[in-house]
Amino acid sequence: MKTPPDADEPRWLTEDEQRSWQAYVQANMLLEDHLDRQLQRDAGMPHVYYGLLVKLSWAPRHRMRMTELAEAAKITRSRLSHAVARMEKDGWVRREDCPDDKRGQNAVLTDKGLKVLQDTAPGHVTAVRTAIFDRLTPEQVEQFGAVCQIIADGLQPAGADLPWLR
Amino acid sequence: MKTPPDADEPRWLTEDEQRSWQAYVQANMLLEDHLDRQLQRDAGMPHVYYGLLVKLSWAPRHRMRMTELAEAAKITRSRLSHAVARMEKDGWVRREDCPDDKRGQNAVLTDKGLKVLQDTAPGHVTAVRTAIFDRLTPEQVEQFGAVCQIIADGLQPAGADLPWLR
DNA sequence: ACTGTATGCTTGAGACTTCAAGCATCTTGG
DNA sequence: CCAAGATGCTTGAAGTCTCAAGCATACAGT
Repeated sequence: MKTPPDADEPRWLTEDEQRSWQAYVQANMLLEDHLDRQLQRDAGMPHVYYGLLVKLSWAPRHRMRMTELAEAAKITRSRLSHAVARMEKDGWVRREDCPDDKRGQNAVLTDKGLKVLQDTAPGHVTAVRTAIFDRLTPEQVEQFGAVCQIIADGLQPAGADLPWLR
Repeated sequence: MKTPPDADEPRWLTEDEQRSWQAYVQANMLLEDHLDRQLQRDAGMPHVYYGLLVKLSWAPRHRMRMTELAEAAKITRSRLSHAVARMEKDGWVRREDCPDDKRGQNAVLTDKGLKVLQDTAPGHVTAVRTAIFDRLTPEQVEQFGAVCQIIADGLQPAGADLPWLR
């Protein structure tokens, strides 16, 4: 007799899935480590902090609400609070009361922060490029991006920030 | 006149590369967070620790040299030392002197550790599956794995553990 | 055998993250 | 207007990770 489907038993990963999963976990560890080390050495900040400065530099008037920034960077508010506190000490970012909402805070990129970012960016993109994009064909870049987008979309409820659509 | 190639200026990312990179960073943040939370809630351990237990469970006699385990998991020896110390407190892992090399230590998976792993595995694979593999076609699984493997290979010098081949 | 160096692993301090709790302000429904 | 709940953000403590330094053992050359 065949083993009947068991509701308690999950569907394990196939061999292909296992292989892909292990490859991802490894790539991830090595990559995070590599980039963190590079940025820590050259700029004295972890990779996440660099990402925050980038988001701010993209924002109009170089400022964003804390919650907005946290959501954009996919980190918790708490983590952001600590991060901003740290970067405020370095003078890279400044906090500013929000005029509309007395509870709110804006994180503002300072001139010094912008300069750090500009000085750091070339080394960082080079690291990213040599670690990843110089090794991939354009098709692979596209495939990789598509898969990552699917994963990301799956993990943030559609319209999590648009509750009126749900 | 056209801007001449500038040696100091790095090759920035193309738009496609940017998009893929951002997608990756986001997917990564969300995924790490998701899995860490799931494992922390259901088993009281972060994702990395789970990976260590898995590697040990795969090893002959459920034991590995510390350095070997660290390399397999792509983490530093230091990080592993701390991790094992923590899991030793929980009774999931035991340290054992290495007979051949008096400097060496073996990390050994205990019965309790194995049980924790067995109890935790179903929930974990389900989380991985629903977050990733249930959303991808077989081709995408293969493509994703291939790209990750390329990245991983690029970051660990070929034959880093086989110095006589270099 | 002996010195110098490499290897295996650990340690402590400081940096970062998480988690739960907290304060202040805003908003909604009487 | 007011109470009750929602939202925005911060805080402190505990857990984890990094980095540099350290100890002990192994190995290589003389």
